[in-house]
Amino acid sequence: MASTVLQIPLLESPMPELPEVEVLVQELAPHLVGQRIETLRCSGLPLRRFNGNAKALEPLIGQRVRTVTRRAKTIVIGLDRHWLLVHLGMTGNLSWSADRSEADAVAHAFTHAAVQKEGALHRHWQMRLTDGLLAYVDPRRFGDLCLVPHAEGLVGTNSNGVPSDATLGLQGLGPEPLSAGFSGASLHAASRGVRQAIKPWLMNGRAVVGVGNIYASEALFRSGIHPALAAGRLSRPRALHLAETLVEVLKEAIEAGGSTLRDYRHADGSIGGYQSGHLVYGREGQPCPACGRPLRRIIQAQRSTFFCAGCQRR
DNA sequence: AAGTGGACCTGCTAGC
DNA sequence: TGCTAGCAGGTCCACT
Repeated sequence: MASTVLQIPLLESPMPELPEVEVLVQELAPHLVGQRIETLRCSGLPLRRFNGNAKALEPLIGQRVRTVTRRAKTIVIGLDRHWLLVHLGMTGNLSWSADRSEADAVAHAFTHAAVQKEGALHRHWQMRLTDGLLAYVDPRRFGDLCLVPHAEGLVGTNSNGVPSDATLGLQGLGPEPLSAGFSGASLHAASRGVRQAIKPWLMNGRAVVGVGNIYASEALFRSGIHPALAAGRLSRPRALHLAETLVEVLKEAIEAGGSTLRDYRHADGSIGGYQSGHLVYGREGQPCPACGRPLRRIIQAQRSTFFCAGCQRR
């Protein structure tokens, strides 16, 4: 029997930043919506806040999946009576196996000894749905899982089926970069009075969500903005340019992430993705693609930043 | 209040 | 060959 297996290729893939999460949601949604959770298992190892105890997830049994969406990098699975929030952290990965016999075999192999034997180490929870198995694998356990009950009498979603941030306990997040709520004007307004360097500021999620270490470096390079520029000194024209560039970089990555998943589904072993499209990230010492000067790496807020001292100005 | 830096975690790699 | 140290990074939280 042919099986359908969806997942972001583990470890070889780019970090699960917003584009990877977006692609995963798009791919998972049609498979999960309408299915009922039948059983679930946990490894017993804690994630960031989830204690690893399957008991905490037992209320989910019997509930049907209504929606699969995301807010920033958090995957939001809408069920009959709960929201299930899944964060992939750095190395998290959600996979869907639609082959029932394969799903049963994997479920059987979930005990720790068997997991090691089957090479499926780091599988922290899994749910058997009507027609397959949803599994979460995360070697570094930076990811998380959270169950939020629907508020009394409130299924609470907007027209896209996305609940409010307050409903999900995700207050304080900025606008989605690919939404109408984000623009050069909003970015410029948010940056007023900020003394923090623009690169870590972009990553803090208040002016815009979903910009991780990789895309922050890439967008600043393409915008010609020095990563150490104080955010509050960003001129309005440069803010407009940066916002456009951020959207461009993320859209390109979503497109590339999609092709990565399709490659993976064909199981041909090829892993492309946006990684090959990085102009500066991970390229310390290599020539700048624009001017040829060696690219530099500095540490900002304990994170590597890659940039060109010739092309990027304060 | 804003900003900084430590902690979490483990696979991988460079260096000895 | 085998060991150790350092690095990677999203998010939370304590501290300055």
